[in-house]
Parts: sequence; structure tokens; C-alpha cells
Amino acid sequence: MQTDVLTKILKNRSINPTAMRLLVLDQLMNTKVALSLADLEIEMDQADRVTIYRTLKTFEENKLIHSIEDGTGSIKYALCESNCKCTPEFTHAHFHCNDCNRTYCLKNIHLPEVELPQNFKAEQSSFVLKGVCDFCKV
Amino acid sequence: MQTDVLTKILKNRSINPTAMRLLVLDQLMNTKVALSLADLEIEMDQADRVTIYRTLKTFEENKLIHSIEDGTGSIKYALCESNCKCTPEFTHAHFHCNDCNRTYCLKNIHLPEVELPQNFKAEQSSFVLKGVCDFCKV
DNA sequence: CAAACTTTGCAACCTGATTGCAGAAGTCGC
DNA sequence: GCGACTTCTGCAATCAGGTTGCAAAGTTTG
Repeated sequence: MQTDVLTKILKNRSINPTAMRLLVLDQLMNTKVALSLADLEIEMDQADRVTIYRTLKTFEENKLIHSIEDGTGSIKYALCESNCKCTPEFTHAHFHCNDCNRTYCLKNIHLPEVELPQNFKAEQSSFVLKGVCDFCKV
Repeated sequence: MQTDVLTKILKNRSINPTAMRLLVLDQLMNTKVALSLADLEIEMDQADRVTIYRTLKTFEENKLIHSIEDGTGSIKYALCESNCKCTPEFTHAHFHCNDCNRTYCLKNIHLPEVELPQNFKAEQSSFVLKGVCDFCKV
């Protein structure tokens, strides 16, 4: 993707557009699934693991990406919608394929409201479905 | 709790009732929240970490307990209902308190059915709410 | 009792996340 | 353009939690 487009995206979220960050953002934009630190490390083998790690943290703090714990032990990251504030209303479900290990954002599946026990107050929530994806079906 | 009751519970799930296992089961029965390996290790400081670990694996395989990934990085375990088969219909939501780090089973909150993209097939799912519990509310 | 199987405990390892620190790169005032 | 300052990057090291190998201890069975 063109650098100026990427640069603009970063600036919109008040992130300094360094070469490294543009690369990571490019990777994240070129995939439909959520990526782990290890995934990114493989894609960009010239880059240091820690730098990617810190880049992801920066992106997350600035709400450019959101993190997903899919139960595989490694955290996956995916781009937020452009207007995302990362509050519960913006949270969607995720699908993890047990076969290919890919994790998808189900952006149109919003999380259900549930009635909590008295005095419990929810601030975030996560809903992860696991099974077999389209790609891996028999 | 009386040993013979605990013994019966283990036998019902085809688990050999050893001293260690009775102890772990006792711990799990005496709490309303899900416990991590580390939690159990602290409660039972005479026991070896690995032994507790393997005890939990055994319990889980025999569907006496279920595991919960609450996003804290450590897996929590809680007793299943007596008739539980650990299939999706038996899965319930969980609540994790960001303050005291306790994880509760919301046994009466069943997981919503959702419409997945074509050819996606869900086998398990997890729904974790996070916030502040009754105990930690201001 | 002996052979066979199960359970336990210690040591070690693996994976993924995270921190400290120093050098490189970029920014600002002059 | 130059030095002071801030930000970013890369390497080394650490940490936490989970997991495995192996041998000793315990239990079961003939």
C-alpha cells in the first residue's frame, strides 16, 4: 500500500510514522485475519521481535488495533474499525480455527447484553468461537 | 468435606481417588471462584506444582472440571455441574474481576447462538466478561 | 512375594511476553 | 549546521506459566 496512505492512518491516531511502524501497519492491512507477534516476525524477518512487540503496544494504546486472546496462548492483533473507541459497544466476536490456527474478526457479530449478578459491573468482554473455518472444512 | 463423599465424586468420573486428588478436589469444592494452578499451589503448599498440574489435567479429561481462559495468562479451573458433558450446550459465561483477579462461573448465563459466516462451524466457545465484582465495588 | 501398572516429585525445558540499557535516528532552538 | 533533547530500535536478559522426562514411591494383581 502507498506510504502516504499508511502515514495518514498513523497520524490520525497520533502515532509517529516511522519506517518500522509503516511496515507493521502494512502487514496488518494486508491480511483478513488477526496476527500474532510471531506471525509478524515471520513475515518481516529483518525486524527485531521486540521492536514489533513495542510497535503493537503503541498501536494498541492508540486504539489503532485491538488484541484478541483466542486461547492458543499467543495474543493476536487486528485493525480496529476507523471510528473504533475500543469500548464494549465496539467489541465484536472472534472465530478461531482449530485447524489452521487463524483467528477472524466477526465484525458484524456484536456481543450480547447479559444480566450480571447484583453489583457486578462489566467493562470489557470477549467472545471467542472455536471450530473449523471455511478454508479448512473437509 | 468428608473423604467418602469426595471419593464417590471421583469414582463417578472414573478417577482413582488418591490422597492428592482428594485434596485438590476438596480445594475446588470449597471455593466459589475458579482457581489457577498457582492458586492451588499456594493453598496446598506441601504439594508439588507438577502433581497438581497433572491432577487438574486428569480432572479435566474426565470432565470433572472445566478450564477458563480469562485473559490473565493463567488458566483457571472450576468444577463442572454434576451432569456436565462439556459440550457447547453446557458452556456458560464467566466473569473476571480486574480488581481482585477472581474469576466466577456465571452458570445461568448460557452462550448465545450466533450466525457464523458460510461454512464456518463452531465446536467450542468462550464468553468472558471483565469488570468489577460485588466484592470489589467501591 | 514378584511383576506390572499408576502416581508422585524433582529437575529441566519451552514458549511467549516483557524489561533494561545503550546506540541510532529524528527534532528543535539557535 | 551544531549541540541538546526526545524518540525509536535492537540486542541481551529475565520472567511467568505450562509442559515433559525420568526415576522413585505406592498400589494392584496373580
